[in-house]
Amino acid sequence: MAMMMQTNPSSDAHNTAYSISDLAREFGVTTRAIRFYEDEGLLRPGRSGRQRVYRTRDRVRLKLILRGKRLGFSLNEVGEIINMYDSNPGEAGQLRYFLEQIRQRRETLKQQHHDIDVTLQELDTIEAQCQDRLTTLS
Amino acid sequence: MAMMMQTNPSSDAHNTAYSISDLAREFGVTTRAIRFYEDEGLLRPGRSGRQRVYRTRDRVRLKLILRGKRLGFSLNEVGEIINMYDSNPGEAGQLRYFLEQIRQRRETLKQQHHDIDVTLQELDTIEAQCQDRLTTLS
DNA sequence: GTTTCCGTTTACGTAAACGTCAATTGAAGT
DNA sequence: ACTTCAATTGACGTTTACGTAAACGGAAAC
Repeated sequence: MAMMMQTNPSSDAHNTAYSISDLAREFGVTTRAIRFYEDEGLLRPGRSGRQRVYRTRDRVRLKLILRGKRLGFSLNEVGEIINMYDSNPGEAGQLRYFLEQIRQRRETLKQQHHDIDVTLQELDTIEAQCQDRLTTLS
Repeated sequence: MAMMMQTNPSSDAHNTAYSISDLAREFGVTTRAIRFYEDEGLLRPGRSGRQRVYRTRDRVRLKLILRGKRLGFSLNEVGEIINMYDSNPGEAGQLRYFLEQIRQRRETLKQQHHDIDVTLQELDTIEAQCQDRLTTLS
């Protein structure tokens, strides 16, 4: 389905259409998972009849979902995050709340960033010891 | 229990003893969780009668467990990781396998590191837009 | 026209990581 | 001795994130 879309009258060059299995293949997830994300309100693909039609916007959201997961966030948290990306808070109060959310995310991410640095250094140490013992054994 | 340990004959300055709730308080987890980690083979505290006695070694392991969790690893994965820290592989084959494990961990961590960088940049962008709109509204 | 593919919906199943509750048991203070 | 309080064991409950199976629909290939 990702191909043969030239007869679409409303195609503005950036709105390619994908089937559910197109995305499943591309990102290495099951179709079941993708439908599940929809059930959880993280995706809202269009429909052509009953078939789901994913466009660039949905593809980006899926990418964000998977990145959030890799970072250890729950789907609910991922939901909050990606809703930050395309929501448009109207009044000042909402904006401030929004900025606070961003600040918190940043804190979590920086903590993780630090955790990773520490762990990588420790891995270096362990690896060096292993290499030593390997050359000793030869 | 973390205090009043001066009458212990075998105290070599670095082997302070902690109760389960000492550690629970310090790291902000429940005692239930700590016992669960033990059930999963991630911790092996000593016993004084039936009471668990945690020492520096156990405290370090707990710290590693929690760091692993913050990085999104499952308890099983965390188990593999912290067993890397204090296991002593004897033969060359084990060492090579071991080094391969380290390499894989490093890959995962670098992926996450990159994910975080990208996300932080995107948060910067969003935050800037929000700040703009806030000043516009004033 | 009938296999052969997806794709969909509905529903139940499951593994991980604890939470919660109950019953019991020292250990410690008074 | 009595209370109190933390700790233990065991069992069942819960949430998250899907997997898996069943049963059906449409369209494309032969």
